[in-house]
This record gives sequence, structure tokens and C-alpha cells, in this order.
Amino acid sequence: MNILSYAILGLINKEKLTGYDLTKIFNDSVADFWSANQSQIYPELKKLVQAGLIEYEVVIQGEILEKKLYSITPEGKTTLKKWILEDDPVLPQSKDIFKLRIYFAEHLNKEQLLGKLTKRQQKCTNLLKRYQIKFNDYQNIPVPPIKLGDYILLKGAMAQLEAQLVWLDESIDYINSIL
Amino acid sequence: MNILSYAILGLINKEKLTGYDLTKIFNDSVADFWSANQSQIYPELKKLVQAGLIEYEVVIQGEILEKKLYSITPEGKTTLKKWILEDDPVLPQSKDIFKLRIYFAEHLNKEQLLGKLTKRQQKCTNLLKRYQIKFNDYQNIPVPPIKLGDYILLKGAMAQLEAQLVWLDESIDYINSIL
DNA sequence: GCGAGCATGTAAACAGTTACATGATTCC
DNA sequence: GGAATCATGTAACTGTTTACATGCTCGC
Repeated sequence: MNILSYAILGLINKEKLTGYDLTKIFNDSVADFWSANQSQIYPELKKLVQAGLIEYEVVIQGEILEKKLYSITPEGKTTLKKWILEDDPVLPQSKDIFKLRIYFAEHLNKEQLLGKLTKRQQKCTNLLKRYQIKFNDYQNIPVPPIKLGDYILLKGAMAQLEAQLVWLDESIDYINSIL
Repeated sequence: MNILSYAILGLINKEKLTGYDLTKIFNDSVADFWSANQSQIYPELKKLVQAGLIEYEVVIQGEILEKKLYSITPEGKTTLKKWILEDDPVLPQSKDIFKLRIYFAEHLNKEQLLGKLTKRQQKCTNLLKRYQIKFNDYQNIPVPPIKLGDYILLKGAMAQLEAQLVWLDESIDYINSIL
């Protein structure tokens, strides 16, 4: 069982979902800490059904379109709970092309370097704004216990972005002071 | 050319390195924003030599051990500079198993949930301490322009960890207040 | 002499990306 | 009628991990 299968299991456990729903979720709502391509989803769902951890009912959409609505089985729930409690390996080794380029930045002149940093600032600001809109929705509706994960993770994503923006600001100041 | 090959190119550009050196660097100093396994390094080095972007001299270590010390070629420098200036795709889609588990945390009771969060706090604190020691070394020696990348990226890693610690603290308080 | 670390490589399995392929539904 | 979106799947390729395989060097 790879991590993706647990991710799928966890999402289906929250609510019944189709493969298409899962695809959207991995590209939108949980993308900050996990992602997956559409082409990974369907084979993985098949494996999970074979393993007896999920099952599906065929639902007719419109006139003839058959969609598979997946739900978790009791065995799936047990497997999921066990996995959630497992110890986490050290810390995630994330990959960040932007940081990699900046690390090699002795090649850039001041303008190029500042240009790259301000572009990133812009992107972070835009994403943060989207998160803040989401957050305002949560604030209005009191949520525990079902939405606890959503709430905490959203706050986490926002905190990381805010920290990155402060770091970018400081880096710009630093570069201005030395170059 | 994949990203790893540019990462290798950038590192070799800073100083002459062996495959073994690169392996260590990808597991230690740059692990915060890029990582690679030993088994990826050697085939990639071969490709870069074939492409004429790096070259090596054989250095004898001790009596007979031959090690290959790689250096960047002029074509390699050109290729690297071009790549560094390329625009970065949106924002990195990092994967964080810990966050994924917390997202599914409605399965945990208060103690289990707080246990997971405090364990992560411990790990973040330990890593932050190591970064702070590194940082103190940089502070004593004035560094630009060669060590600019090291300095900025280290500050970035520290900022992210500090933000995560604040987030974990707030999350613990939040959970205590609602559960 | 021994153990930790230096040094280089390959093979197999697994995970992830990009592209292909098809068709229905919903809303305008 | 057409476009965006819903919906499901496969194929080929690329990237990553884990394991295998070997041997030297340096310091104690």
C-alpha cells in the first residue's frame, strides 16, 4: 500500500466520491500537502476494491452515463485508522525549483535576482488571498469535529505562505543592502 | 534535461565534486529544497559528460582508489545560466505525510491527536536548532557574493520551520479549546 | 586488524507525469 | 448546436526508491 492509496482511503472515508471527484480534490483542496494525477487515481481505486478496502455503487447520471460512487468498507476504516496513527518519518523532503535556482543565484545580477524574488512574492500573495477567502468561510460556520482537519491544514498552509512572504521581503532587503 | 541534472550542474559549478560528494550534499546541505538518491547521481553524471556540460579528472586517493572529480565546462555554464533565469512554474506541490494524516484526524481522540502534534514539534525544534548552529557560522563570516545562496536559503528554511512551530502551537491550543 | 566512511556503479520495482482515447451531461 | 465540464480508463515514458554489488582509505 502506497501513500496515495491511504490518501484516497481517507478522502472516501469523509464522503462517497467518484474517481473524478478525487481527481479534483487532489488538484485543489488538498494540493497543498498531497497531489495526484488523474491517471493514478483509477488504477489505484481498482486495487483498493480488490483489496476489499473500498466498494462502489453504480449511479446513473442523466440518461445513460454510469459513474462509480466509492465508499469505504469496515476493513478500509480499520486499515486507515491504523495508518493515521503510524509514526511519521523525519520531515518531508520537499522539492522547490525556485529555491534551487536562487541557491545558484551568484550567476544573476541584482536586477535579475530581485526580479525572480518579486515574481515569487506575487505568486505567494495571490495564493494566500485565495486561502484567506476560504478561511473566512470556515470562520463564519463553527465546524468541529468533522472539519477539524480542513481548518487546521488551511491555517498551516496560510502560515507557511505568510512566512515565505516575510522571508522574501527580508531577502530583497538583504540583497539591496549588499549588492 | 531533467531538474536533477541542473541541480548537479549548479553544485559542480560552485566547486569540483565527486559523485560521492554530490550524494552527501543532496542528503544534507540542500535537502531542504532538493534531494536525490545515490543511484540517481552516477547515471546522471554520465549523461552530463556525454552532453559535454561537465568533465572529470581522475584523482588518486591513497594508493590506488580512483575517484572522478567533476568540473563544469563553458557549455555547462551557459546551460546553467539559461536555466536559472527561466520562469518558475506556479508553486511547488509539496507532499507532507504528516499533514495528510492530520487532515484525516477526525479518527483520533484528543490524546492521539495532541501526541502527533507534539512529536512533530519536537522534530521541527531539533531541525531548527541544527539550522541555527549553521546560521551562526554564517553570521560570523561576512559572505557575499559566493555564499549568497547558502545564506538566503538557510534563512528560508529557518523561517518555514519557525512558522510551522507557531502553527503547531496554535493548533494544539485550538484542539484543547474545542475537544 | 577493524570499523566507519569514502568511492563507484547497476538492477528491479515503484511512483508520477504526459499523452492518448472516448463519450455523456449541463448550461447557454 | 457548441463549449465547458463530468466521467472513466490506458499507454508510454520519466523520475525515484530500495536493494544489490564491490572495493579502498583513514584513523584508532
